[in-house]
Amino acid sequence: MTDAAFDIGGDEIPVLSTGEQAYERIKHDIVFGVLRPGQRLPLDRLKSVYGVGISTLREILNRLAPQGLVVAEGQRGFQVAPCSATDLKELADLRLLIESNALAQSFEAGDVEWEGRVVAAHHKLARMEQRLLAGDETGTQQWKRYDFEFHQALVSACGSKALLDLHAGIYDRYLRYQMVFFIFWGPTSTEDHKALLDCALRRDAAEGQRLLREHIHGCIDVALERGLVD
Amino acid sequence: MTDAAFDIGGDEIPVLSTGEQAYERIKHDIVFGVLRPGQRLPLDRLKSVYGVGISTLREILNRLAPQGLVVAEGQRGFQVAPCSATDLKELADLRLLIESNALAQSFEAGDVEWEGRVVAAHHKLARMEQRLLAGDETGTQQWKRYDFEFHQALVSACGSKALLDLHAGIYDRYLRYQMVFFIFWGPTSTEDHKALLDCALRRDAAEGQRLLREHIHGCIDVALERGLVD
DNA sequence: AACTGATAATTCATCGATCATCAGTTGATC
DNA sequence: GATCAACTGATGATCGATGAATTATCAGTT
Repeated sequence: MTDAAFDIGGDEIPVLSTGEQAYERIKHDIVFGVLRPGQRLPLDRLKSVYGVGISTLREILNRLAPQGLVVAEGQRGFQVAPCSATDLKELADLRLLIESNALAQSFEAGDVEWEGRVVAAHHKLARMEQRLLAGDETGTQQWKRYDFEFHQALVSACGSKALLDLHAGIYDRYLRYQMVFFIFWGPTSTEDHKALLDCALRRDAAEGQRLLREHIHGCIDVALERGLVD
Repeated sequence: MTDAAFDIGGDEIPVLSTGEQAYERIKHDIVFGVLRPGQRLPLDRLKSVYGVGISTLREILNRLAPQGLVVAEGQRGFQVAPCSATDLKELADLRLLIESNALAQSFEAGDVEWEGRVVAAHHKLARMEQRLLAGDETGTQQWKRYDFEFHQALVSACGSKALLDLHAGIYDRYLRYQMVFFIFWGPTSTEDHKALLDCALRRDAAEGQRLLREHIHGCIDVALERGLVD
């Protein structure tokens, strides 16, 4: 069942195993709200939906559990991690703490190569935001991907793999709230990103951290104004 | 095979499933160096050692992988996460960032109940350190457990479950370095803990953070002076 | 002697089967 | 009519079997 490896120009395209593919799909479906928060995850159901065996499924869910996207309650199976306003606030604070710290270190240590990554990521993000503001709603997921890539590029020169991994994990959980509750508040975000880019090139860490705080707080304020379950 | 639930005095003792027990044992063996860093983990071997089936084992290893205690490389099975000086430094910085932040919040929000937890945890830790300084080497693992409980008590009033979970996970990885490389530098640690306790009761967050930085830096400096592989 | 190709042995990834556990339902008794 | 108990259907936890991938071995050739 495993895909064959294509060998193009001597460079191997990484083969995704059956389990790996299903892992990505399930994670995606949780983050983007296809599998709703709190929803139970009966193994038989998932088995037919994602086309993998029971054991492989359990492996996947066990991998997602420590990441906080799935909860495993004792002997009663798995369910999608529930959402709550307090959890969102905690995640926002956590993201701010991690990303803010990484930002400062990255601004300190970033080289020209890093600047290139940041500029490129911002360009792609800005283009996508143009399209969205123009009414093209088709690429919301892609937009969020670019948003992540931009923020990741900003911190990518922090020098600590552990810190980056942590950031990516928290961002995923945070992203889920944005997707599940359709948090998108338009032009403000675009301006924030542009300002962050300028800060990065000026290596102005203090202002960058301030912007990030605004960026994140603005986002969850919008979210909390609308009714979130708690 | 599952243990029966004992019902003593109307309070249920939580039942550990087969997999849960094995999970704790394997995690313990990794953190405390029984399974050495970089060591491969052949499933058949582990199967006989820990007395669980292949699938259950894979579930366990898949749970440990996102926590950074095990690495899963493609189609080549699992191995204990390797150790390196850079990884230790990253972990130390990370622990400092997380714990320092949680400390300040905890000092801010802690009530009398919290003070009680801190005092109790420190008492147990101090007692154990007395025994260790007196030459009783039998309780090193217990000492580390109390060390964790003390630090956890300090931050336990921070108000963010997500932050506490993160702290616990990072502490585990950090603890592994202490255990694998026998990092114990005696009386300094004891004094640090006493000073931290005083800070907590005085709610002096700034001094507490300073002490914590010293505490952690002192610890890894000792570690790096001795030869760690990199 | 060293390199290459084929073959054997080891280890892994995935699967469905089996047993234990839980929740909902029915029926009997007070 | 209410309450508790046994029954039953469904779901989860654990296991070993099976085919696939990787690594090691070895013979044949240059």
